[in-house]
Amino acid sequence: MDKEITIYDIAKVVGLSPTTVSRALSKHPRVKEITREKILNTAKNMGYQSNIFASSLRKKRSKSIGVIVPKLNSPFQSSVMAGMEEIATQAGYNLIISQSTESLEKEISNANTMFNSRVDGLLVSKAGTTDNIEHFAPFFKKQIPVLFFDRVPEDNNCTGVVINNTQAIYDATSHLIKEGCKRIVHVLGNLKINVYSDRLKGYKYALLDHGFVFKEENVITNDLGEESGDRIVEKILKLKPRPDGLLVSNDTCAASCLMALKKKNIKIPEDIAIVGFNNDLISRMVEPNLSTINYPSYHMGEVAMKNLINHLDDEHHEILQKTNTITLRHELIVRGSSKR
Amino acid sequence: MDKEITIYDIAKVVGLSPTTVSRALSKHPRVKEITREKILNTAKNMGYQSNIFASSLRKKRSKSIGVIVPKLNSPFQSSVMAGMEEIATQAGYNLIISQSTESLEKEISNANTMFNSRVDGLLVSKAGTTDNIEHFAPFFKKQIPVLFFDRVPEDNNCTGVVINNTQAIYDATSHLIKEGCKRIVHVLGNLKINVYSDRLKGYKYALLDHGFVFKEENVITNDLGEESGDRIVEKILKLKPRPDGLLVSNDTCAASCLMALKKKNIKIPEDIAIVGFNNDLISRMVEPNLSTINYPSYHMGEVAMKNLINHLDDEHHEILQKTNTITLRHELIVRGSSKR
DNA sequence: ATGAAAGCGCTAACAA
DNA sequence: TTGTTAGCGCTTTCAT
Repeated sequence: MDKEITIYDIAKVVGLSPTTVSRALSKHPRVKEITREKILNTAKNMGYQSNIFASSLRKKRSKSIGVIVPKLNSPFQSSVMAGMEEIATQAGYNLIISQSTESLEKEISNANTMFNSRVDGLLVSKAGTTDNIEHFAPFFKKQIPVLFFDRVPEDNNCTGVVINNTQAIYDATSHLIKEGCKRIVHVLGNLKINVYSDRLKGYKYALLDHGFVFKEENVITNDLGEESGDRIVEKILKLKPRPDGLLVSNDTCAASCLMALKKKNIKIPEDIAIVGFNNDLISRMVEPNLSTINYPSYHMGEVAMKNLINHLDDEHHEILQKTNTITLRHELIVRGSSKR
Repeated sequence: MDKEITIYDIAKVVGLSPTTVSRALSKHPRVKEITREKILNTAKNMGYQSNIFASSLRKKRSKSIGVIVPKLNSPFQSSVMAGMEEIATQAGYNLIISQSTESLEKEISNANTMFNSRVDGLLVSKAGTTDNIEHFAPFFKKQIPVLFFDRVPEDNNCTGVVINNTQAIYDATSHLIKEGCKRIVHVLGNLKINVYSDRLKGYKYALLDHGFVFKEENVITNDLGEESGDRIVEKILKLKPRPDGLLVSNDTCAASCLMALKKKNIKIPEDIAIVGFNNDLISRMVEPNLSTINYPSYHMGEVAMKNLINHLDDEHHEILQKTNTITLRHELIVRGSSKR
């Protein structure tokens, strides 16, 4: 194992001090052009590799950003992460990623790991079971910025990047009503999550504004998984009169419902009109194509990361202090599953 | 900004040396039980946070592993990453993730970043345009293990985790032949990538073994994207006699082709039978359901990570030296799109 | 079982 | 423009 080359070695070779070498290497302006070039060349020739540990130790910054998501393997989350990676890499930050798999326990453990890894900032989308954010307290105490996206905590002083979930489902519900639906069932996830509780509000408001009565039995809570269609459809078909509109909080589950309904020979959209959520690939591949809400996932990743980095690079670290919520634009996309 | 608590502060409080504190904190055996407990308690009370930079600087290990994938937002890759995360977190390693977006240039830059971040090991799935692996030379020189998965380089001394792509497409082709297909078109990606060149072999071998003649015109190279169906179908329909079997190298593209064919009123599987690849969600949601090859993506992530970590934790770091290729089991899943 | 001392490689305050 | 010096906080001999 060969010895590591350090700035001392370079200093010796070029006959200058380690300080100057350090400065040249980090593009400090007060180094003569010629000196810098000589140092850079020598460094390259000697096979020098900067020691990031020493640098981080000294500068107290890791140049890395932590990301905690519920599930890595979801079309939505992976698209968000792609957006984040793009921006982070560009800005010279590393991305340290972990998943909570929807477990509070794991989220806590992930947060601790991130804290101990001394990430410069943290991006979080909450696990379903998370109903407090005490485990991020160490970050708050140390003024390490924590930015939430998509699934944000209720009582927060943190910045959140979201879409207007209430409005989105309001739009979708209104659309179904305009298409003539009289009884609309809303399928959504854990109501502890802002995303779903907000959507439920939008559903209620839209019913109200169009003179419909909200009924508890028209709301189905569910894991929204690929397998859930049959169970949901079974529930729906027990309702009398039979529902004629279905509002599902993600496209995977909506597609699953669509399949299950077709198996029962129920016509989409004539018998039951369906609207999904997210505008995932699958919404464009089932038949009929799924109406859905376009969720700008990649863009959300970019925006969240951009804001975090702007904050970190800002002299006074006050960008996020002044920002409460960033709301991105969503859009209802009407396709065959609800157009009649 | 409060001062950081160090082991020196703790040492002063408990009246012991920093050495002992360090030992207690890192579970060194030669510390009296009582001493350790006192130290651990004090550390907790004082709000001590270990400084990973100092530790890494001293130990020359980062306890982090780099991952470079072509695209973060692909069902296959994100599933692999979920598997990797699971194992890495469990073993106390951080995951630093970046994507090459299929560009060699970015892959090189990512590799450099990973190297400078001093990851303990690297997991790579190559970009489509990557035809050499010189940019990993610094890792090889420093004996930092690099493990490839799925898309592995041809001329390698590195360990690779793969499936038998040749056999998989051999199986799929044979299946189509048994179902009575006489003219099978194979759609695949960039042939520079082992994954696709191996599959092409499997296709050729299967034709040969069943007494068919391979024809260049039956092979279509493509980006396999969601939009590609129409273009591919157009090409297919120009072939005379019209093909009656279609072998597509991923499910997204296969689904897209299926949609395009149905638009042209071509019956699946009667007129053209289709087999996809990966067993993505979408294969279970289109109609008819897509026959496909089950690609154990999550498992591949687990296995790759497990082997890398075993190697790192092994006293002599020789586990991977002795391993050339790890091949996982694939499986042909026959569904409606090819059963006739 | 515990401690003293050295050093990992870098940066920044201060000096020249 | 360049250099001196002093740590950053930890681990690890080597000693006791």
